[in-house]
Amino acid sequence: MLSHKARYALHALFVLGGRKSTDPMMIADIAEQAHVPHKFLEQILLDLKKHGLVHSRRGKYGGYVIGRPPEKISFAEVLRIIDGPLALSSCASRTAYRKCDDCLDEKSCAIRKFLLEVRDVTAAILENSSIAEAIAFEHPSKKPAPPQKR
Amino acid sequence: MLSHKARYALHALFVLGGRKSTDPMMIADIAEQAHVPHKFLEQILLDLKKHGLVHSRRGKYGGYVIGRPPEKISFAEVLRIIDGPLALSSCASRTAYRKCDDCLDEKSCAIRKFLLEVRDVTAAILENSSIAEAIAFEHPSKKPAPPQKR
DNA sequence: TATAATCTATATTGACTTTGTAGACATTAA
DNA sequence: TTAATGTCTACAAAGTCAATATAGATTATA
Repeated sequence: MLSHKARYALHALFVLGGRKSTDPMMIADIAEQAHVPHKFLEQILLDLKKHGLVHSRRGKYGGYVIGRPPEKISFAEVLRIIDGPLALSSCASRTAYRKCDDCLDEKSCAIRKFLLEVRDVTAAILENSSIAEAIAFEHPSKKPAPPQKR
Repeated sequence: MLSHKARYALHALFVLGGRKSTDPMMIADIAEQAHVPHKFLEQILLDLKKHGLVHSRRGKYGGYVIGRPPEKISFAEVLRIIDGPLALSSCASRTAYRKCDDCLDEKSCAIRKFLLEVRDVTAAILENSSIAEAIAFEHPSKKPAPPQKR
């Protein structure tokens, strides 16, 4: 299941990625526009910041800005940061592989075999789904913002 | 994430589906061969029985048998019974659709759009992955058991 | 430099889910 | 009738999720 936290992260990125201005945006405003509880969003933005998806400025007139062009941020990246590996089992993860505790013989494990297939097609889709594409889908009217307007 | 419970269910089905005999097999024996805690397996088998994946006989010399030829039992079916819908969000489920609580406009939700794609490719794989195929993969030597031997 | 605005960090909470365990009960074969 | 088995309900320990609380660090500006 996709966690609420991951949904919130995506919505926040939709908001930040859809802005024209390059001034920082306050957490409170992001929270309102993205419909995310303010204090919960603080944690989420810190996570995203740690991984470079957003940048922040502290102090008065501080806030958050998107860390990269929204075309360059994939759903997969966001989900990995917030919810962890995409695979349905750590033994089927390619970015965060870990052997199952009680696994007898990984090579012959049929469950792992099928979960690897699932993880690969899932990753293929989510790696190719960008924040920019999502914004365009949700607001067909909005033109994609030029990289450095103003 | 795939739950332990679902893993256990699959392993139990591998054991039951790989047997030659049509005599019932005791929970205790299934538990031992599938490496599943006995009392936990009881619950799991009851779930599977409710959905016809296994049959049981009570009383002395009772136990469980597979409910259908293992070729006719898919991973998807098992996972739906034990872990619920395959989709990463109920709004992206085709077998158990339910609107998100806080969804403003489902039609324009980009998250749902991508999750639907993921759910479709996931389901395609898991619907086509059978218990029989899994058994064959784990025990390449074993011939598939004839439908009604003895 | 004082101050208010803002992000940063950690701890806590309550609800829920997961992973089991315990024990009484019902059914069956011999 | 009895021993062996599945069935059912309740319970519990541990973990996770979603959110809140509180205190602290940093910064722009007057």
